[in-house]
Amino acid sequence: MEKKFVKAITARDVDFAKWYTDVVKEAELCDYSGVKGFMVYQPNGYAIWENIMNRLDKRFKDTGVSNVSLPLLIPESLLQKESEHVEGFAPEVAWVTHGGVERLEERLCVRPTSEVLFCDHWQKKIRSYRDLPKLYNQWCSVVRWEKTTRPFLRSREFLWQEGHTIHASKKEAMDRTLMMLDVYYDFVTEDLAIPLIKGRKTDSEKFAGAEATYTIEAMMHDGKALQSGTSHFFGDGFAKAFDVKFINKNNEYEYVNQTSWGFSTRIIGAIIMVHGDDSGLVLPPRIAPVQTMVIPISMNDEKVVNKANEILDRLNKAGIRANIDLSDKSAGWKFNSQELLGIPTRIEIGPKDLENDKVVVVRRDTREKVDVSLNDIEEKLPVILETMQKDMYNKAKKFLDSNIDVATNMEEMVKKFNSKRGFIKAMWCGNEECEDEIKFQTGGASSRCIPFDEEHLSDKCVCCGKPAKHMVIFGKSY
RNA sequence: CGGGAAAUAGCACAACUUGGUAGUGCACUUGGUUUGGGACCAAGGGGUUGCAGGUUCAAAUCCUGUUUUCCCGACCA
Repeated sequence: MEKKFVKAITARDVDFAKWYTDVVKEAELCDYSGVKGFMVYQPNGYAIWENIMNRLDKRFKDTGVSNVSLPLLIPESLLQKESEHVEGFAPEVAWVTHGGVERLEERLCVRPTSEVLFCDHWQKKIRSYRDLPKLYNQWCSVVRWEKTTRPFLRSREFLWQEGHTIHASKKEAMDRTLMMLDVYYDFVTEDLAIPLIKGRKTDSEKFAGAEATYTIEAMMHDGKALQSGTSHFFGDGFAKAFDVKFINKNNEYEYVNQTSWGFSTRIIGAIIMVHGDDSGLVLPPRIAPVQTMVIPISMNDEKVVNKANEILDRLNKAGIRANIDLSDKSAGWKFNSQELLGIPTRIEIGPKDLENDKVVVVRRDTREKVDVSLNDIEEKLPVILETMQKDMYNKAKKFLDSNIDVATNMEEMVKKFNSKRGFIKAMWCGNEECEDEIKFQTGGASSRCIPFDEEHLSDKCVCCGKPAKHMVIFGKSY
């Protein structure tokens, strides 16, 4: 059938960047505002974020975390207490200089992240080891004045959660750092069906002020990496700068050990770029705002419409997030629209189905059609959704695994980065100069992480040939 | 922040070179016929041409500035 009069989205493999913006716009996830890098989250996009918040928040609370809300603004003097932290963030913060018409005595920065605010609060509150640990989280937005912006992937204001904890011992803080990384890992792989590589950032890539940064890295369909969540171990660095200390059991002062961990709306970009296809978005069933769209085929057949409404009602009662398309568009239009929006399944019901007491269920990812008896719909649909969830993960996992290659020398590395998409794993000596050299020679590939499951590929650094310390995953990134 | 391109109805574009009261398709509204992969007929509504200056009798059109978007680099979740 010729697709006339209808604007199709750009094919994914023709122009990946254009495909991405087309999907964001056409699926009405978010829209631009009058200020660069500040987005309008439309209902379709925000509903995805709401589902992410709900499920992730529950996982946090299961580990004992409480939600709090801290101020939007940070006095300049407070931001400057931890030197590495200021250096890292000062170039990209927005400043408030006036209140009404009056110039402020001290300018205030719009939070780019809230470590200093938490420290300032705890410095006043913590007295004894009995006050520890504090396990806090906030859902909020932060502002970083980025030069280039793209919907979800890089905006100047973005929605996220930032968790901040303080502990009496280094070990407890480190355990918490890794625990939260696992929470992210489980959530993203299980609920978002996105396969990940878990690892530690090299010093040059770690968070400003952290002793160690851990990350989950995902691979987009164009082979580029997206850092999908980070968990930082601070040791007592911030505690010393902000004087956050407590009295231990031996009546001695000690500094607290601290962590922070963050996860942002950027992940919506990952969902689009990992699962999407030429017809648009494909949402993992667990976080899809609408899990199935009931589509009556003949709108002027009253029996069809009544039956469709009845099915909708039954599905909603069964706890399935279902919706119905009662518009007077043609059936083909409704199919295409459901696919563009990434709704995981649709239920087609027409006169032919009524005769046979069944419906047609179509999966978004494979377009596989199955007849389901009307009696079984509440039992069968959840099974189809869960199967789809797992299949989406497996498909993405296969893609990730088949797009990681190995390089043992620079020539090989450069050649591979220039000729194909994906990550390259290679041995590394531990020097930042080699990371810079690799970035330069490959046209932008950076170290994504030192994976937890390191392999021994060779004895020598891929770049300088000196003895290797670690295996590193390299990739171009968003 | 450098290099390039763009901004005209909700969307895609035309009119700009050569200044003279903004037009087409889709979408939208109303009525009717349709509906198993983007239906059709008829009637209708919608614009101070991104914003601000300038040149001119006259600016969507020429000039300057500015904002936003897209692509490529440097910086970052």
